[in-house]
Amino acid sequence: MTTPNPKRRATVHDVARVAGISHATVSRYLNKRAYVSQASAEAIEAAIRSVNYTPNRTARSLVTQSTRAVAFVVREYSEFFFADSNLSAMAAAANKTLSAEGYQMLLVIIESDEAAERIVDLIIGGFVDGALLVAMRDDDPVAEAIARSTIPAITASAPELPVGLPSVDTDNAGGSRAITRLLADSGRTRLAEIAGPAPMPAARLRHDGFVEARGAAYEPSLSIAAAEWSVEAGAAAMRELLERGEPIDGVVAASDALAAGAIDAIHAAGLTVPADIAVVGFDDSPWATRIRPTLTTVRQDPGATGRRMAERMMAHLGGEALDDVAEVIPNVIVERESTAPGA
Amino acid sequence: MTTPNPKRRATVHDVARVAGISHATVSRYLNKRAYVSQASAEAIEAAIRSVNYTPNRTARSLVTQSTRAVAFVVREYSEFFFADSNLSAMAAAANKTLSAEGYQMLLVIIESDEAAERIVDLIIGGFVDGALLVAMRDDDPVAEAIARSTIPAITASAPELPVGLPSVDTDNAGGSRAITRLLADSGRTRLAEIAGPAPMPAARLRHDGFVEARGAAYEPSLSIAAAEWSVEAGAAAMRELLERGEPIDGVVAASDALAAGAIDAIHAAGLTVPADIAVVGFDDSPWATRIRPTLTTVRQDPGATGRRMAERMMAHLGGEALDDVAEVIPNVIVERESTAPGA
DNA sequence: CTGAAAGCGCTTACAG
DNA sequence: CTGAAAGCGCTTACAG
Repeated sequence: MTTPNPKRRATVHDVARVAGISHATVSRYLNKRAYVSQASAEAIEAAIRSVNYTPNRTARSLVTQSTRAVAFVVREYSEFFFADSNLSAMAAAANKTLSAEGYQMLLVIIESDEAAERIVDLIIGGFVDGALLVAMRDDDPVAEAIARSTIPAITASAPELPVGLPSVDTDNAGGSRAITRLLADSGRTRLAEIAGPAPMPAARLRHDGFVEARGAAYEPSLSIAAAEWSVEAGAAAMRELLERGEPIDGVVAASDALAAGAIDAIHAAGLTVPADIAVVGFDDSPWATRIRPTLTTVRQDPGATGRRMAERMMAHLGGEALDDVAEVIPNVIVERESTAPGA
Repeated sequence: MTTPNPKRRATVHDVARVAGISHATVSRYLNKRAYVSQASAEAIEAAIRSVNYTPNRTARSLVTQSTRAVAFVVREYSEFFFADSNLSAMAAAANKTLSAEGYQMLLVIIESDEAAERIVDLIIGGFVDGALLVAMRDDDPVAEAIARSTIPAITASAPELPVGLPSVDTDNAGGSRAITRLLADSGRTRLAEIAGPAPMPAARLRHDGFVEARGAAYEPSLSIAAAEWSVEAGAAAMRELLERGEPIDGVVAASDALAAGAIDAIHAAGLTVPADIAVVGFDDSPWATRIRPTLTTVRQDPGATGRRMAERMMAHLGGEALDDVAEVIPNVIVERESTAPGA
């Protein structure tokens, strides 16, 4: 029915010709920038309808140097992104916030190196006015290229980059510190840590929080980094910890999935949670209430994170300077069975 | 740190000046369209680095009349979209398919009427080369405006519109017909229907399938349309059906959530599923295995739907005609406890 | 209130 | 292999 290049689209010139006035006046009318006589306005309206005119956004963007669109870039496989309620809640909040101000959010999911390059070209090529970066790894080439460009960008969780980038994130270090102390305050003294995979900001910060909370009690031999953010990796890490033979009565896992794996491994070893070993996670994901015992964890506020990223971007696009500050969103501990005292 | 309009970005002219050649040659080199001498190539490369040049996509798009980007437009609240595994699997599959061919998918979630207008302006304004439309209602102004425009669009589930639109969708009518027959073949004779809310293509087609399967046995008094696609609406519909006093031994619900509500209402009425009344759903969503009894339902193939939408769009963008055909993706019935015989 | 003109940053025949 | 020129479809001072 439709063919690739049907008939030529009407332009502002067609409208002008039909309306019998200059295309400059048509443009002014369209943008409500200056007053246009009633007669001209009517002629323009009629002409627009008659030629079925619709403005070309690309041409407009070229001269105005703005698209009123902001990219929300997810550096993660789509399956993982859609399954991660924290990430999708961030996207949802950013979408609402940007939308309310008339900006269009464009969600982009990077699943390959080619896609990464393509998106960088698009973004630094001015296809959007700004970018919100999510799930970037440390030293991420996407984050780095965008940080070096002139287009404004804000990241959730600041990756370690040669260049700086403003960020908004849940208080990873603080949450980890607080939940580690919760365990210590309940009388547990031999606390192990299952950290997240190394090259991610959240893993790094949560580890920092654990180390800070332990202070002099920190023992490197009780810390291990999981290979990835999965249940299986959590179980494998826990098995290794157990095999080291050192007494353990508490585990601080860097995510709920990791904690779920740890609990599996503890049970498999014939021990009980929380009687023998208490376990805590991070994220308050659906895992937290689905597993047994239910998990004590850190609940983030992804909506606030997404909203703040969008708000800061819009303030900047509105003319304010974009400070390279790492904004931290508070989180709270949710206590459940996995740390129940005397259970 | 960064200010809204820092320094002017380098253009192809800057590169040309520094390299000591014309900007036309720079452009040719960048696009690998024609051979450029080794000497020029090196001068250009050096100049690009020295002025930190990155091509302006908007300017390029204006002349090439193409962006190599395709919008995936979701007409649904983000919370609902992210919670619907069928919709997100479609998006994931489309993203991978488009990406593999070098196209960039831009996911857009419409949550307000203003957003709807804005997106229509963007799309028909040529901001993207094509659009994939998802979760459109019948008579949707977004679908209609895009259908009337010159930019190619494909929709999942064809909404009832004055204009046609090519579509790819799971076999709604066929799936509903098949699962209705499954119930009938198991000996159930008094089949009620909880249809989806009226103004959506899927609701319409699933209803058609039910009516077809029942044939002469179809009784309008045993059919009711839910107010929305929710568990609560399903329960309310079932209560009303029960109150009508007619005997019922089977229920065909237009979605798993509706079926879950129906089961709640049946239990609340002191009856048993499937002993007294068998219940079937549609979608094979997480609900299907989470409720008791587990639900017999129709499993879609959302990955195939998303992939086919993307493939057809790319074939069209590659030069083929876009036929206004409604492509149907087969689905399968998954039998579980809610229709178990003699349970 | 409105027109003529310049320009946004590219690409692409057209000659050479 | 390369340059000059035209043009993609708009917006916006600048005059009037």
